[in-house]
Amino acid sequence: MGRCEGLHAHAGWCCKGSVHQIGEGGRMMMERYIAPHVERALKAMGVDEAIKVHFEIPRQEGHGHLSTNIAMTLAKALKGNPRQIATDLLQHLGTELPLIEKIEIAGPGFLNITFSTEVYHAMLRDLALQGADIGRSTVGAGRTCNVEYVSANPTGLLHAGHGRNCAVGDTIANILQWCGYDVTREYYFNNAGNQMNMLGKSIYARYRQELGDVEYEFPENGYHGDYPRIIAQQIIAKDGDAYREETEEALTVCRKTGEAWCFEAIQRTLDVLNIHHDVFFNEDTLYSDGKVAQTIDELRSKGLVYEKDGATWLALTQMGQQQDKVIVKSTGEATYRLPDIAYHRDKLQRGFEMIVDIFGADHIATIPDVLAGVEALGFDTSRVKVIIHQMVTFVENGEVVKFSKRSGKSFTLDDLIEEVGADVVRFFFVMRAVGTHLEFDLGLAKEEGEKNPVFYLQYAHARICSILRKAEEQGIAVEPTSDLSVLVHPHEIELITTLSRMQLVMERAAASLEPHTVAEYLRDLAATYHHFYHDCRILGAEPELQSARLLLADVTRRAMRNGLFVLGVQAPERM
RNA sequence: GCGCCCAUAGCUCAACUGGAUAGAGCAACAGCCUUCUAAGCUGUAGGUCGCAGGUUCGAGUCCUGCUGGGCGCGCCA
Repeated sequence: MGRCEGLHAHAGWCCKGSVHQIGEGGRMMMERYIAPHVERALKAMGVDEAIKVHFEIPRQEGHGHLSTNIAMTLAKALKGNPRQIATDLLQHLGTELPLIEKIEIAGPGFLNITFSTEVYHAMLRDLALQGADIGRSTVGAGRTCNVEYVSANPTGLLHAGHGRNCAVGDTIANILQWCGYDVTREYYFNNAGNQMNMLGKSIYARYRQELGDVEYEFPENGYHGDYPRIIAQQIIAKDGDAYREETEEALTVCRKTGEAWCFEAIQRTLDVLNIHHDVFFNEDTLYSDGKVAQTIDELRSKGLVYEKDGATWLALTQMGQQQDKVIVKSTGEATYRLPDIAYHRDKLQRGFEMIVDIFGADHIATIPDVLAGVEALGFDTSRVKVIIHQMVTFVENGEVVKFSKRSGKSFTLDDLIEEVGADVVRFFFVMRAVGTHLEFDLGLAKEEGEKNPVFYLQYAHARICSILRKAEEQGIAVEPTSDLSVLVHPHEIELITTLSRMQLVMERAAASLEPHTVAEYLRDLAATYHHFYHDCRILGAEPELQSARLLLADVTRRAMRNGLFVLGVQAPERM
């Protein structure tokens, strides 16, 4: 994250007093402006040049636009009290700094920097000139990244709880792409192994039952719900009673047909959520391409594999794990661990600089094993970022809604989308930090009104669009060259400040892989716009003011649209 | 028993990764539409940041130990 690097790279840069030369929005711009001065002053005081100056935006109003704690961090080295150091620093800084209104010492020794309002006009100009790219970043340019998410087995429909994985994964992919990364969206398709066989058996049982064998036993751990029967009916429609005899072929047909059916159903659901993967990686190709065999051979050659009780074990205890685990059952089938290691080995071999895995908390135990496995194979696992989101609780009218799979009445993601809409689904699942348990309030989600946070954002966007339509009707155009010096109202300044933060918010979200920060930011942006809207009339104001405010509103519209785009939520022009 | 996650206003959650007086939204109360969308805005009230220590100029944030909740700990995935 280039905050300090960037600052140092420009340490020798000399300010000529015109902010237009900086050409970069927001905090970075203010920081780049002031940092060289602070460093020069520190140098004059004899402070080690390697020291990094940290700036931050004070959360308290009245503490200036930018503040630094440098005096406090230097207190120890200089053996002085922070306020005295701050005073010295201030003297070395001098009073001849253009664009700066004042610098104050506050609290234990903060330096609070207040810029003159023309800085804001320059920032808004920059943002306006960015056009459709407002909030975009290039920090990830030239870097490849693979984001794996959803990855639900094709043994049924996505259930409502899958929604969090879908929304978190896709939003993280969007954020990274927004910041310039070359992103591959991947779905690991678990179409080998036991679960698929069980699906085949479940469908076959329904097939036989549909053909009149009412006594035919449904497998004990079979998949309930309507769909195995529906798939069975499709097989009957196509091939009639051709599989009345229970053969390998019959089960294979059921399994294959079921897989295809589930795959289609899952894709339809994802499509509604505006989620489109680039790669569907089939687990069975790991076997057919010999990658599973290669993986186990490599592990074996490193002495990490042994046989016991007729099974093949991975010596995880030699890799710092708590216990060894079976990777090939005595039946000859692999456990999920082996193909998982082979899959990650494959992703690493494909050369991605960063690999992001999105998992639910229920898979937490598998991760250390897989990472230990690929690390033993000689890969750098620091390239793998594992995002573990906590579970979701659905709540309605203050009561937890319980869904039981056994009852067959499961709550599918399709059901959820139908009830509250795709936009709300996407937003609700990313609006909380991934590490916290998410309470999904169905009542609030269904509410198409003021309480619903999604509408709050969309409403701000629609409101701006409405003004722009009216302006257009009146022949008033948005002019990127409008004189912005007329913007002095606190809410105008506040809005510009918030807008200029957007790029940094996106970069931080990309660095921390925390999508909720984008949702938080947009709520803040919407609120700031509503404040501005309420107090600063646009149409009908003095011509210069009208023009400047119209531009400000238009920049806000684009920022909001971009932000909603990153969240995968629609930005309606009318509501 | 072991591992990981969580605990902040009545409820759901933030807190710029160690900073200043911990912030929003719901819910409660009181206001604002003859003017660009009231799906909005303004104000009031609401806190021992689970508990106890520790680290330092400074801790909701870091370390340790508790307590309470979640998810795991399979020759299922």
